Amino acid sequence: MKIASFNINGVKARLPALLEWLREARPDVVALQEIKSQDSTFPREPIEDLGYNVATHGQKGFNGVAILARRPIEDVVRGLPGDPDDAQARWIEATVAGEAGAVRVCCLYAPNGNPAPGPKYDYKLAWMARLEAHAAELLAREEPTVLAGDWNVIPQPEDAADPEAWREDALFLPQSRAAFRRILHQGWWDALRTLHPEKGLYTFWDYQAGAWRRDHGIRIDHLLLSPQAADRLRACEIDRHVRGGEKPSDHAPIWAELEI
DNA sequence: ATGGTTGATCCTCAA
Repeated sequence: MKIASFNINGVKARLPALLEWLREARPDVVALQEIKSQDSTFPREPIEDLGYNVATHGQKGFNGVAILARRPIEDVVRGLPGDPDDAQARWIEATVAGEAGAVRVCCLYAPNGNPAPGPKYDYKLAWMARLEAHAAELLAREEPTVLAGDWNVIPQPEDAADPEAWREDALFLPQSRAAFRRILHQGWWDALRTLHPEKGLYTFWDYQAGAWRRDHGIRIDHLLLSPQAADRLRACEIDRHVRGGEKPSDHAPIWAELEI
């Protein structure tokens, strides 16, 4: 089963690029972030025409997440547990069956947090703390589980082309990286780093200042695997070429092949 | 050091 994560930065503006990538990459499950769409205006039909079921958790204007899957999408949970007053659409999780078992796919869009310090950074850290609590519950189920999404965290200096440029950014501040590590150290496996120790692997290049042309990227989209999923990991890659396409998102897709 | 871009919307904000 090929499971992908892709921050598409607006599903309506990105529809041609999304459809082209779906046709080419043929993922079984996709976690989409920043759909910037309400559920009622999400362009379901052209995606369903390619053979995907669609589950959305959108809101007006910003944020918004969705799961696409060739097999049925079951037991859907919308919204990150832990704060019923949180109106931001940043979490959807569901179960998808494979040929040899099922996988729980959690699609997350963590808060950016800039400017830091400030209320947005406080919200980022509070959201990460809620994620930490829910991730522990998921791990305790001892099932194949994937935390797939835009984590808005650069885990290590080698995950940025120019780490010094990010030194005071919410994506790279010590507290942000510590929050990511606390979750990782519960027992999750960073799928990309499990198979690829090399430098220069990025998933995001800013639209500004020629970041793509100069390869000034960062790695902020991550697939974290429960041990039961990590045991079945066969491949993990970034579809970097998608960032160089027509009207691209500022993120590239990342995917893992699991023997499920 | 600064500036640079994109998307959705009610024209500025978020990234």
